[in-house]
Amino acid sequence: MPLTAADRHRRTRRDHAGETAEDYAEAVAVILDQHGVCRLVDLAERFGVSHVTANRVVARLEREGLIDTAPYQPIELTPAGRRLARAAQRRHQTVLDFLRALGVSERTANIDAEGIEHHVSPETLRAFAAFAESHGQV
Amino acid sequence: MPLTAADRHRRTRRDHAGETAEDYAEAVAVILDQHGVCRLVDLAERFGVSHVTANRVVARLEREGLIDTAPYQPIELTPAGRRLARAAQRRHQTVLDFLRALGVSERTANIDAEGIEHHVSPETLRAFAAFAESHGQV
DNA sequence: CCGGAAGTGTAGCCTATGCTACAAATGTGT
DNA sequence: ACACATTTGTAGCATAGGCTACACTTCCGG
Ligand SMILES: [Mn+2]
Ligand SMILES: [Mn+2]
Ligand SMILES: [Mn+2]
Ligand SMILES: [Mn+2]
Repeated sequence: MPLTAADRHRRTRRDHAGETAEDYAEAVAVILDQHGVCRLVDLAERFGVSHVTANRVVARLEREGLIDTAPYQPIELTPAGRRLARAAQRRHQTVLDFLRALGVSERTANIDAEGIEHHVSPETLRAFAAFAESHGQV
Repeated sequence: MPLTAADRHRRTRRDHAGETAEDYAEAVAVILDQHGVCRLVDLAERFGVSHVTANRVVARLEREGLIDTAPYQPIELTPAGRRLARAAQRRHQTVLDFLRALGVSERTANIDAEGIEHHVSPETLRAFAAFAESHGQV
């Protein structure tokens, strides 16, 4: 089948649909790792949004089986959430390492990786990893 | 200033806010180039959305001064729209060439470039262009 | 010239995310 | 124990972008 522009754009929209879940799962994992507990305010601060926005996202991810919470209680990840967080963290790290290996400045690499990561398919991720592997400065 | 996670995510959200404008401007330019005129249905088909969705996007971009239209008439670009289209096309092409130069398959490169392009800052774009320049197969 | 196809517009619905303002719960320190 | 700061929840608003169903305009061919 030929690849149409519509196919490309549908895929990009699909990437965006899963983006919040990936970033939030990753964030919860990071915060748990650093602080032991993850509170709503931690997420709000990390994403630069109001606690209301963070609250609604958490509620959605709970519906989707990624997050485990009770009212006024800290936030935890379900097994599915942990798997997603792991995958997101690894992919994020690979994209970041790749941009650094390409010679992009630390600041820019950090910024761009946050958006790029969600659009990198497995094949491209492998190419990124291979390049970082062979060109990365220790 | 240290770069916080909130800064990264705010930047990604900003990228997404401008994404539709960039892709639609690019699409109008491409369609005008290929068909002479750009109709709403052409945009709907290109993006894989209903004509209603395309209609609303066009209305917004007209409010924003990028598109020129009259009811039931073909769609044109304002000077600002043409400038945006040009920039978007060039950046898209650079990202695509870069992925190909990296060894990513044609199909995957085409898909991933559609999302990645909007998160590539000027510095990273320069790095992409330099790599494609030196590693591209003719 | 006129009837139907194609294109466009509009009403009304949905979800996802953003916000402020205000209310309620939690928990901490004295 | 209880006041106060912190945290969380909720009400209500906005925009962007998806959709279907239905109405209207344009345009073209016979
Ligand atoms: Mn991200
Ligand atoms: Mn994106
Ligand atoms: Mn594009
Ligand atoms: Mn795009």
